[in-house]
Amino acid sequence: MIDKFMNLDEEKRERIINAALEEFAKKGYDNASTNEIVKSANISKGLLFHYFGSKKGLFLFLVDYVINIFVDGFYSRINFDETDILKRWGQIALLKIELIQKHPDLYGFLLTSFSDDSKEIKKDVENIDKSVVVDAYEKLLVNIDTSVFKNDMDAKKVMEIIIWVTQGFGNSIMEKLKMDPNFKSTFDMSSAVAEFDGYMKLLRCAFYK
Amino acid sequence: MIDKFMNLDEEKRERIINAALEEFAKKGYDNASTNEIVKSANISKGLLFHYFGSKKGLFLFLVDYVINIFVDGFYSRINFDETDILKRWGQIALLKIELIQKHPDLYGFLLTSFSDDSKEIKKDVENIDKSVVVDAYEKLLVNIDTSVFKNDMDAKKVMEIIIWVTQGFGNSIMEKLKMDPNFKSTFDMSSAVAEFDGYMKLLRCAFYK
DNA sequence: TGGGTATTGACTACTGCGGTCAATAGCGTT
DNA sequence: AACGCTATTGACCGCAGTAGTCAATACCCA
Repeated sequence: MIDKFMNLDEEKRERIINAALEEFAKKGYDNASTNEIVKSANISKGLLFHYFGSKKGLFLFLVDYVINIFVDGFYSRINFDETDILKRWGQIALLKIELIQKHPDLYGFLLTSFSDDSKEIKKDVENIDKSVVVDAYEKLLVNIDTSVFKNDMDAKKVMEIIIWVTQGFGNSIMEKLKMDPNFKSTFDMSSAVAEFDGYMKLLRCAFYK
Repeated sequence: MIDKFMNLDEEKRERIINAALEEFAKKGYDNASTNEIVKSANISKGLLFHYFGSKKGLFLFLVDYVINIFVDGFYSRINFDETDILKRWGQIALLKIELIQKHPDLYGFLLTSFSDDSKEIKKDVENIDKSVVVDAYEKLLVNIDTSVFKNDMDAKKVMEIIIWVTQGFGNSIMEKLKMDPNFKSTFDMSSAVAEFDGYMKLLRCAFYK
């Protein structure tokens, strides 16, 4: 019945998707209420079950839907052949910020889904996580040129440090976006990029030959 | 009635505390069930309400109880006068790992409590967070000697980098502890300290004069 | 045995859940 | 206007589980 759902006019379809995403993200699978979803999407109870069959059907549809958006926007735009670790993780950190900034609700939904441990959906979500997220993450760690680091430095440790710093920067931006509602409207990606470049330069000067 | 609870023999007291901590940590305030707590603590429903009056009373007792344990174990053992940032954040990172390793359930409970947004308890928890956690965190950022960094480096950025790396290291240990149950039993704090020292040396060599 | 405290668990009154399905609204075709 | 068909409704079902109460009982010491 999901193909029928996809033929709905866009406005209604998105109303339903957004209502469901919000409810699941806020309360987790078990505690999310289909009654709340239909109320805030302004549709009848019957219609939701007509399209998705069950609560679980709806949830798994959403996971798939959201992952596709992120895969299209994220992994497809990363250059996996870049061997300079600063450049590669620079790309990753900035792209991540950009995407979360663009789809904060989708990201929130994915985050809670992957740490949800309702027995009803745990297995399914774990499989998806493994086949999509973990695999791609591993790809990001291979084929890095470590000969550029200063000779007396442990390359593996330097790589870890660089990854932790890029993650730390990303988290600090995310934190500000989450904490301060004003920051969101005044947030300027290009100035974030400039600030990020400062850190990258510092790391290059500290660890590269 | 809580003073009476404190006079219980230790075994029973801890059985109740642990059952409640686990339930709240797993399901959040709203979704946690007093029925489940009494069942897994092996006491009667009446007894729980006899001691704590209400679900909220029990929850706030737990927050207070856990925070005290962490304050005693953490902030009291940090040397706030240490001006060398690597040493200060080195202390912090390792102490944090040690404490979480020692009381994983308490830490899990605090984490979920601070991000719980049930309206019933949100205000109370926010106040506690502000008066205990935020204040102390700010203390950790003042009185750092920045003259030790290489002259051409932006001291503020270097400090951020160092903090992100110590956090990244801490998180990586935590992740391993969480993911792999075997790792927990074979985990050796002193080898973690040695590994951590490696990172510290690398940072010192990269950023210090 | 009496008296006092610690502990029990059946009980209440209630809320909200996922899911169903007969009824109806809405629309294109004849 | 009348038919047929699909899209949509929402009252309803049976159930599970909730926080909290309180008369009854178990337990222990004098």
